[in-house]
Amino acid sequence: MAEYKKTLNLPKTKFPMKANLAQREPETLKRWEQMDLYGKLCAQGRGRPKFILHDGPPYANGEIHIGHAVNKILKDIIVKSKWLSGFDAPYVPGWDCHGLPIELQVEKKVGKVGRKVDAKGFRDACRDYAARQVKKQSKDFQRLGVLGDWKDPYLTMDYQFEADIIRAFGKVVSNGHVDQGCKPVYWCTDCQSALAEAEVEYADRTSPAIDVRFRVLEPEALLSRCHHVEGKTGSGEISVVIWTTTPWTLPANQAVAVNPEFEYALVQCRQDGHDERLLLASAMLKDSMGRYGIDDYQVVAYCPGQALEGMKLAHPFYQREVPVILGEHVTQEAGTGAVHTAPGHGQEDYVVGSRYGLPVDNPVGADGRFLEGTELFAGESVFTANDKVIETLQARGALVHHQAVTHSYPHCWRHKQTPIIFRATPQWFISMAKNSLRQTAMAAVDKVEWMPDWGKARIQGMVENRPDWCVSRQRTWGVPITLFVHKQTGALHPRTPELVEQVAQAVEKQGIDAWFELRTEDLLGDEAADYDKISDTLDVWFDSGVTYEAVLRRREGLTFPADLYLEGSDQHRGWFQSSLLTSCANYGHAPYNAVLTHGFTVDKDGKKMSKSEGNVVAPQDVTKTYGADILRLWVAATDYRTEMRVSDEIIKRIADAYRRIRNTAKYLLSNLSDFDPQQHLLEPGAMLPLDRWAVATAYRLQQQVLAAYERYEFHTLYHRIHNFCSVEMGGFYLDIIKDRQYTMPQDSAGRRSAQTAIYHIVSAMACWLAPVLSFTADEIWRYLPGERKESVLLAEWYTQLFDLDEQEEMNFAFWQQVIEVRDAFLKEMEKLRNQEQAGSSLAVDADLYCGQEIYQQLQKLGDELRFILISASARVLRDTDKTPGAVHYTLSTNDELWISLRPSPHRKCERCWHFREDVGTDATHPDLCGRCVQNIDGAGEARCYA
RNA sequence: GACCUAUAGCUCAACUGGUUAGAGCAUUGCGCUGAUAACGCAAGGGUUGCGGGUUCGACUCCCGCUAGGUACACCA
Repeated sequence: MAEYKKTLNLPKTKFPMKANLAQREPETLKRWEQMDLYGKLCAQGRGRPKFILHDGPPYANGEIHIGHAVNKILKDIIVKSKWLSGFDAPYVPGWDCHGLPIELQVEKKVGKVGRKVDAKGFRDACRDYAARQVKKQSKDFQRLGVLGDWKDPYLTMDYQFEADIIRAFGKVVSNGHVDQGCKPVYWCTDCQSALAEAEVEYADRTSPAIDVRFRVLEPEALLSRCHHVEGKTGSGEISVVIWTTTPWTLPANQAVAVNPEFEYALVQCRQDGHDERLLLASAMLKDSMGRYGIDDYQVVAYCPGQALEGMKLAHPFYQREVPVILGEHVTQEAGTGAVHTAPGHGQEDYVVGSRYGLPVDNPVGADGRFLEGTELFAGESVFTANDKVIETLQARGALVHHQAVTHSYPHCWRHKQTPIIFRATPQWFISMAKNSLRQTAMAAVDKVEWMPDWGKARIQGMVENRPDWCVSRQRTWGVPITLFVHKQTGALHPRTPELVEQVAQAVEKQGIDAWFELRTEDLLGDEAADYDKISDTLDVWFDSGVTYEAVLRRREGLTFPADLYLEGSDQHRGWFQSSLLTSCANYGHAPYNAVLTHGFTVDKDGKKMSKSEGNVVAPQDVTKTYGADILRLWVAATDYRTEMRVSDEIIKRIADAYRRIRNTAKYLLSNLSDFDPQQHLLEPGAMLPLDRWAVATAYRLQQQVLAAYERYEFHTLYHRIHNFCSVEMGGFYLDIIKDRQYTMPQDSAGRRSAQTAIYHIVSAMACWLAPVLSFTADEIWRYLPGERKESVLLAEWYTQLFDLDEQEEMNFAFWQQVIEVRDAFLKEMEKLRNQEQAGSSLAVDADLYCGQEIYQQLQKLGDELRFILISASARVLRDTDKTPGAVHYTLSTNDELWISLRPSPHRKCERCWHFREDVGTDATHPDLCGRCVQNIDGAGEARCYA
């Protein structure tokens, strides 16, 4: 009996069930590299419509983490799907190479500039360090299967790139957007440099909160402006009380601000036997007195804030008069309603101070210590100075109250622990107001497509409110601000655009050292004596903010603006904005047509990943244990618009899903071992209706898959494909066609029909999977019979699928009903199994008693319904003849059906395993059914439908 | 204070508010042994984060709370 097995056409393939991705993927990568896959794609893309996804540069420092992987894989999925959609979609990856983090790393090795190394040597070391980081990260990105121009990525430290940054900045200057000013900027005392908004992080910090007296110098003048309570004036000194959490800024105090709209109260206090009068906002009175622990007080007069303007006060510890000024920024949320104002140490103070022409005094040095000559505090660090200021106030009788307060305070994002101070220094700014940059940017934002749409509101809010962009840094490893300013007037050199271009050309040849080594007279000749050469570097956010300039506008085959920028949602304040501002300044529009953002990666409980929590999932680990395709599938399966959860379990589930998809592909391929599309492919019209249904189902799925790629909704596409493998294929179609595949003559129409369907389906499927499971899809592709391109990534979506017409007798609705009938049959089967009356359904006879409509439908299949049920027999009968034991089912179409099953009384055919009455009727094959006899010795059976 | 998120153990559905909230995976039981470190069938599993409200009707709209995430802020 075993001999009949040889007469079957069993599945056969070398396509391995076990993926072994960790080993196989690197081999595939090697092959792609050898065949120059990316080069071939570009060559073949010539003349096609463009799709340009511009890569945001990761910082060239450290190992890539899961967030990097998510970002690059999402980009890769999009780019590949665009190639498959017939676009020319070149992808140029890049790195951000200048800046402080690299300096810090290099300092650890070679020390600070000026000690063991000079600036030039230090920059060389930085360049070297960055190059090594890029190399390492590049390798890791490529290992993930990300396809792009890895041979020629963009680096912001390339000479050409550095020159383009200089040119771009020169253009921003020429367009009149740049200001030099002495404004308070975020300052890190560890970096000893100004910071950008993007370099500031907020964290809780405990600070001393103090209330301080500012003595009123002309009490009579004040009293004359007040409304007195019952003619009282009280007695004792009069002081305005301010509240502050930064005592160290008091040396720079230039004024006290009050809100013109508030009412202020003059309060008579008696403490320790002496009288005094305090002036503070009426609304803050109760809280403040409570804080001071003063119960014995009485309001003697009221005064509108407006009337206090110009009053003279004594600085609490310096011999200095400071005025009362008015400011809308004074609130009643905390404090006393009177605000100590130090224009050198705060943005608001600076703004209101400049209205009154107050000096912008900054007694604090770059290292955070008070400058030589600062009375009382010279040499003291501002943070330790707090105590000293408080002591001084105490000694002078100016301290009303002192307590500790915990509040959110800005810190340096590199140094984490280092609190930032506001410090007025001469800096360069891209002004938001000049030449209406803010309005231009707002208008540009409006024209861009933001996905998800709340991204628009977010960036609008930021652009609307952001201060001028401080672009100068006092660092070594950065692109220089290549300007000359007049020593007396501070004006830019009149030939600035020309000079910038000359410098850019030099930098193009020698890198940024060209500027640092340049002597002023080299460029300015006789004028040199009148000009200062700026030694500041540019904020690295400016570097990355002009990547479109050095990449999109510089390289052939790319377009500006880009079709898409895609980064994490944190880049609304970072790259999206820096790119927007420079582009608006120089071109008047955004550098991108659409912006897509993804969320952050969190652990299984939605918590942030951190080393201390031990919940970090490293992409390298996943790749090593499961393979890059598993990581890629996880990215695709997860809705990236919000937080993306990863954990071992989640990855394991994804690996399970992967195996299902892979095994489906394997099974499809295994049924094509003897199929040559050139010879055996059938026309749609020649195929069996069930096979046409299968192709049409794939056709409809493909429409959904393509739509999902189009909308960047990869998780829906993943679910659909996986469902297709499990439900339509595994649970229905593939199970049914086994009989035909195995038992019919090899070259019979029935068998070739199913193979045609399988061929179409697996060909299409390889394409669906290619952007996500690039390695696996490529592998499937190589096992497909017939002529084809070298890699699935060079292909376009499969075009040979077709739909099923509504007019067909066996249309989708028909097959839907058949599936429901089959589901009902399977439920009855299960009962039989539970009663131990049956195992295989091939040993069961089925009687289906049908209502009128469904009877006619099922009749269409004739005897072939049994192949769909995979039963020994299937009789379609009238419900009027139903037996008492038949079980009732109602279909979704409201058709009614009664099913009765019983074990077949007949023998099992040794070949096809069906239990048939005609087993043994042929003397030469006593163990076979009539059908099998025909299939072996005769012309073969005829199949019409399934 | 602002914005986003919260649906079975996991990943996702549920159109503009409309029957009993759906899939797949996982789990459990069963079958098959011609996809076998596979395949098929079936079953259990949800107070849609919590509490209010609007409505004939709420996963869906409104308010509050909780948890988590993110970006920001002139808290002096």
